[in-house]
Amino acid sequence: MARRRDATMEDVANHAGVALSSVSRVLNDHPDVSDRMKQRVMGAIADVGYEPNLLASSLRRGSTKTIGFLASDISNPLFAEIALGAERRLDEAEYTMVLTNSEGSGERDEEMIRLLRWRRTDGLILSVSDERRAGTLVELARLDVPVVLIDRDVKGLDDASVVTSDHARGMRSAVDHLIELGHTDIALISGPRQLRPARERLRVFRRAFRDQQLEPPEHLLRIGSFSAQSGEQATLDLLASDRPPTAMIAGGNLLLTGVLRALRRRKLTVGRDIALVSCDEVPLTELHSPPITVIARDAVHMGDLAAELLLERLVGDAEPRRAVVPTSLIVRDSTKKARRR
Amino acid sequence: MARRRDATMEDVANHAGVALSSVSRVLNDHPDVSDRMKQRVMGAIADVGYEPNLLASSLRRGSTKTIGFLASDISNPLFAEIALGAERRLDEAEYTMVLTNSEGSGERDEEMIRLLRWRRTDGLILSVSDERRAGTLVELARLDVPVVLIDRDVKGLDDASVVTSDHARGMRSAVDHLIELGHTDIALISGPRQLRPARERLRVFRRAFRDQQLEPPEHLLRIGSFSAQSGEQATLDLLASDRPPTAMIAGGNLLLTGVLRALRRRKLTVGRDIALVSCDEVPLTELHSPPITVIARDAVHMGDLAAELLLERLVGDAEPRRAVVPTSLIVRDSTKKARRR
DNA sequence: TGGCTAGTTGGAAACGATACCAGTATCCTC
DNA sequence: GAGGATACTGGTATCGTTTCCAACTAGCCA
Repeated sequence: MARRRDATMEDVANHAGVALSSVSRVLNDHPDVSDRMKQRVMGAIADVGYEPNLLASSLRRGSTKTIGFLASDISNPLFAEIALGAERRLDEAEYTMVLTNSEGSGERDEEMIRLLRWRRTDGLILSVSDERRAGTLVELARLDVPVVLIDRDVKGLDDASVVTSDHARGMRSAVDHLIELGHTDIALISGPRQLRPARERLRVFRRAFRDQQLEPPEHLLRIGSFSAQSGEQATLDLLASDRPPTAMIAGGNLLLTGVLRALRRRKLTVGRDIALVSCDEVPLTELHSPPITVIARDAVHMGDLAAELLLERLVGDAEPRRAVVPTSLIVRDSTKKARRR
Repeated sequence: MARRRDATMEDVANHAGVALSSVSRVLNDHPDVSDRMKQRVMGAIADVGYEPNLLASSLRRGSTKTIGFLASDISNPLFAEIALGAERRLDEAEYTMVLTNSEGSGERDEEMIRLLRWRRTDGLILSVSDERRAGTLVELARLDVPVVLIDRDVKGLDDASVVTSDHARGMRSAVDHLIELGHTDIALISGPRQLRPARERLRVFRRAFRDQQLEPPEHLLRIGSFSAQSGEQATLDLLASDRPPTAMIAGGNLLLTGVLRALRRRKLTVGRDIALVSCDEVPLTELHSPPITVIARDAVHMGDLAAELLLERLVGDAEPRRAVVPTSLIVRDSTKKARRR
């Protein structure tokens, strides 16, 4: 089906016997076009099989109607949902979303941001892999378009909108819940400090203990990556220690699968031998036996909100602002009375 | 940080006191450039803070170095993995992937294909929501760039490469396995016939029975959408029927969560009260109690392969071809001896 | 020394659209 | 019927690149 050359507006104009600019006006439905002109041009468009070239249009217009989305791990269902929410919202506003992935690498963060800049996307939604990296900040500073961060705090970047989730509240209620059940040897398995969610969870985890006049169990903290493998290793490690935990908090859905694998290998039963809380709802948390207590939040909504904040600035020319998505503790059978020791 | 106007190659040329075309040659490292020229231009680029405009470049060059990916449901972890595989591969070859989503709507299939065409992507990887839709075929026919279909058969589209998975083999061994365990009342819960995977599974499901001189249990077929809700409804429906199944096959990971919800509601235990097989490995299948027998395939590899087939045609100028990804049955505790009736 | 080639460079025409500025025709209004 | 506003249309510069072609320089050989 290869045609020799795509028809252009000029071809349309020639075929219709009108000026190029008139074709443009018709296509952008400019107020000053007669019905007759509209008819002729539309006819010619159909005749020659014209299709707009959005590249040329964007170049001239200075706007691509495209938004870049950078996720730190696209295969994580959490990000898939955020992306879904964002895409839906952007699509409504006639924007196309370019989804890219840094796979946990700060270096790729930089490359992707640069690439999106060069492609002249009209705005960016970012969930970078490393908030602290200097190079990333440099790339961001060169940016000339609105930015929305998702659950990230990049210091030095003051003119970005931010969507965060209320990790503090969620983690707080999780720890309180466990303490109330009689647990004090609570392990926290979480991701790297370069990322806000991990930092927040850790901060509040410790604080929750202190507020109850308890010493945070530093020996039960395991800070690694957000991967399943990291979760599995950390759990095995904890279980092999002198004083293993009676409860665990997994800081993400990938970590959770690692934790569960490890528990299964050690033949421990969740809810009976050890209490378990996870972060972010996935099918597994609900359908596990026993069902797993979880700190939940609405990921699709986060994406939607991110797109919203971006559009505010793009269309409405509003100021950057912060939005917080609530979290809530869903208590299930994985957290019960602590075993007597 | 808003600069008045981005620096262009012309600014670089002026600053360096050379011609615009020389700057271009340096940037595209053309063979005929002296070292001295290279130095001067590079210096000027740094001085004025020049950054390439990929829009203008693409327009002139006639290639965007961009590939469109259309998924029928991006929030499905299966597609997330396929996208991941494809993106990795494309990224190596310096292509950017634009990920879009038709959310199960054939109408959006059309719109998205049209949009990608207008944006002049160099190639497309498609997993459309409806293979049979006439409008989609029209949009595809207008396309002038290589296309790879993922697990879809669009008849009338002869010049596309295709990556499929060997559903036949997987389904065949699943049914054989269940029959061998003594099951004959086997239910199949699957997606719409517009999609190849569903069609293939159904075809082979029936055939497997006939090959064993058995009548396929038509009353236990439930063909709906691929959603969790559809799976739940179908299961409840089956369980309420005169002669409920002793085994079930769920044709996808979303369907599976629906099936499990329904079974839980009816207080049935997987593996004891009813045998269960699912399609596509997810954390839930492995970590469920009991673990769920599954027809598995390597989704990341499928994406990788799709990108590969596309690059073959883009870079290597090869002919379209078909590739098949194997499936394998992983037997777990969810399929055991049939209960005596 | 003349002429030829190879290595570099500059100039200008595309690529396919949009938007500004004029120009013409039409219609009121007094 | 003159004047001016209004509705439409055409021509052309421009967006930021790449690419083709011509021109210039230097080196080399006869």
